[in-house]
Amino acid sequence: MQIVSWNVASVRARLPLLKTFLCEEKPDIVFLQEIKATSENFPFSELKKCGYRSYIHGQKGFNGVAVLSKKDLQNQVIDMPAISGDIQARFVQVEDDNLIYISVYVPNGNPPLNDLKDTSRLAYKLEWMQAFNNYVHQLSTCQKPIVIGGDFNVIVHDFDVYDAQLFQGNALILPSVRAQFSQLECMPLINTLRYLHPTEKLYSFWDFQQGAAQRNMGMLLDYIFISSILKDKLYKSGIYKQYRFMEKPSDHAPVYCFLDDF
DNA sequence: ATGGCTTTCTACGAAAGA
Repeated sequence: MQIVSWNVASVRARLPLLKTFLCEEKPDIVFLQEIKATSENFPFSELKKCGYRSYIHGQKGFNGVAVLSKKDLQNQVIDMPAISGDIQARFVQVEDDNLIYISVYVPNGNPPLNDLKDTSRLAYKLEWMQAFNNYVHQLSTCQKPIVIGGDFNVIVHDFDVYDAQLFQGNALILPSVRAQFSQLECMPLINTLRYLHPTEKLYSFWDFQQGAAQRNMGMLLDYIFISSILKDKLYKSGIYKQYRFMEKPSDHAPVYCFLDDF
């Protein structure tokens, strides 16, 4: 089976490219982030015509996540036990008989310092990641293996960005953020991209501005994790970079992995 | 990079993204 994670930066703006993608690559499961839509304006029926059911946690204008699936899924969980007062749609969970599927959109966290009007976005990011780690840790004690796809908004290694110096102090690269991210690997969950490509220079995001994609000024922010019990089923992973260069692209490319069928 | 792009919203500029 093929699993994909893609920050589409608006599911409505991306609908033509998303449909092309689904027809070309025929993934079984797709984790979407930044759908920027609610259930009122999410294109359920258009995606149904492509053969996919949609399970969404929507929000008007910003954020929003979804899981698309060729087969019916059950037990939709709309949010993890979140930090108090959190109203942002960054988590959705569904399952089938074999697996639990989670789509996440980790907060960006910039600017990293408090200013007078805004409580720190960095503090929110770190709190959110801690709550997510706690939830996944607790979930990993149950029998069913987990698959998590998302935009983690972390530059894990300095070689995961075109110029690490430029991003010193940025909320994507801070040691505290990297430390939260690395807890996922301790659960233990397998990072499907890095398990098969430990040192390869891979990017999943290129800014819309300044011809960043053409100049390959990118960074790696998107990953798919699987429970370690599934690791012998993992036989391929990578990034569909070409979708960043097609008409009306997202600033993220889809990341993928393939698992042996159950 | 103090977002030179893109998207959204009770829209016609501002906020957000990374």
